[in-house]
Amino acid sequence: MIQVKGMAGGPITNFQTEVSHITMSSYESAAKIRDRVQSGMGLNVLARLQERAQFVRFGNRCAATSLGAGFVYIVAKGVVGIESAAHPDIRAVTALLYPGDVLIPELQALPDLELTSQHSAVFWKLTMTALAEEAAKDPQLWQAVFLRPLAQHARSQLHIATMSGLNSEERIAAFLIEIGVRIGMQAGGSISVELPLTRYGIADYLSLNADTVSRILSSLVSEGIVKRRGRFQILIRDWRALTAKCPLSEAIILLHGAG
Amino acid sequence: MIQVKGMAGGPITNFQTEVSHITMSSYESAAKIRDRVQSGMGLNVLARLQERAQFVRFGNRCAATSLGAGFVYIVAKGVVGIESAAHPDIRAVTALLYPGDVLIPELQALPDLELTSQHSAVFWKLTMTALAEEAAKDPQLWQAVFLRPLAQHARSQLHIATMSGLNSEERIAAFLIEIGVRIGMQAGGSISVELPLTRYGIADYLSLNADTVSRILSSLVSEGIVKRRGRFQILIRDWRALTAKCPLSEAIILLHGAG
DNA sequence: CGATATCTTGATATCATTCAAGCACAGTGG
DNA sequence: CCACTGTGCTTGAATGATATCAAGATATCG
Repeated sequence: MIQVKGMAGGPITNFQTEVSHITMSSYESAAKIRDRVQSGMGLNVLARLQERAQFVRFGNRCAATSLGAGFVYIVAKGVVGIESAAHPDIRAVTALLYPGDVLIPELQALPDLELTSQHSAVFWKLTMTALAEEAAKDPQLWQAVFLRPLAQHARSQLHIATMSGLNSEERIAAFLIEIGVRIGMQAGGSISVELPLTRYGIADYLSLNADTVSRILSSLVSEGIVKRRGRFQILIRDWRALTAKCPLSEAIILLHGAG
Repeated sequence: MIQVKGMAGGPITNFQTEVSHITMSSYESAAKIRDRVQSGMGLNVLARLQERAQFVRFGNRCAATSLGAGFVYIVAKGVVGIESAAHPDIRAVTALLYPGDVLIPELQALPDLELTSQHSAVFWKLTMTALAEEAAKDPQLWQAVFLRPLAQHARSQLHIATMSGLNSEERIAAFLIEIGVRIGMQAGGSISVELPLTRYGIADYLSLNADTVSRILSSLVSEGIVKRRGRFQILIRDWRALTAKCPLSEAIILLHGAG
């Protein structure tokens, strides 16, 4: 299920390499740290890890145990769901990983975790040794790798609040806002988004039934808020109306916006 | 709401100071790291932070914004709920913090967060500066502080799976197992637990209605699995039956057991 | 272009919430 | 010591939201 693409210098090099000016100081203000954690600083600083990384391409499903111990994975491309199948009947997607996100298989505490992605995703695979060496050389890198999981945690908290406090329509809106902000492309007043999950995946992520997901998407279509273009493409036509449907839209945009 | 107890040497000193032999090496096996993260290594290693820490005692409710920027808080005593009131009607407890857990207010991404605890809780409050200095001196300490949030994240993932996949009775069982493992005291075949939250708090933590919580606790009482002793004391009489009620009991015990 | 998987949508069932009434408990003052 | 009062807990009946089931439609891929 995993195909190794080869060491450094593979075909995947077009990262979003925005410039960001990060001063290194352990004593800098907390607000700065937060901004940095929440921003997408990941890949530009991480770029130097590329040389020590193995590129790993995922099909649509992969057991976390097969990732091996002693490695750290960093998402380079695609959107990956972390799916817990602790029980055969329980199929929860506990988080979505986006480019720059860090995955440490050892710290994924639940047994029988699987990674899922609709379209293929690419990871950098690093040994902890290599990561530690590089991190020792470059404090910025250290921060990028070690602060990122904290940002991911913050997103998990938000996701809990989403599932805990919102009804099914609000959750769907939350999901559309999240992926719209993350992977949406401006397309003439609308935002075009490639769905990173099937209906079942979306349902598992939002703790809903797949039929319910379908039903609500249909109602959003009939309201003219979104439009479907094929099975995996969605067009958000009325962003304002969409955000109005979700009480947590502000927080979602805040956390996912800069990443 | 916050009463400062004074600098180092306050009355709170009886930590669980089990000895643990932790070798410092950036290259140690991943399994070791996981074990350490999941274990309750926190307080013994953290003890030296005590000298740099301010002791802070919480009443039962406190806005996270009042914690101030630039500080790191470590739970010394008690159980603290992180409650998000992003919307007036949405009242979700996104996580419970136990002794040794780390709270970095800046990284709590949701606005209008509150900390709640039924009985008073004690934190160590450290400036990031002090923490960075101490961490630079002591690699073990560094690990204790920086790995702990990752363990907390793992618990959040489990909590998502719990809420996502379990019905109301299973969730209540999950909660009882969690606090039983965390703060339960052996009491002649039974396990005695002090509830760290009111019915409403439990409901918010499990994404249930307070009435439902009450109903299910009553049914557990009538099944003879638990027994009530006053309003905040609960006796788990049949641990085996309780764990049998929750499909995720194994995972819960694994994650909360050593902490 | 046909086979298969995925999605849609109605009817029905179920679970959890809501509402409302009554109860238990802790603290207070007689 | 006991009634009083407020708060939080309990529990039944009604409601509502979401899941389930089943049949049919549509997209995707070989």
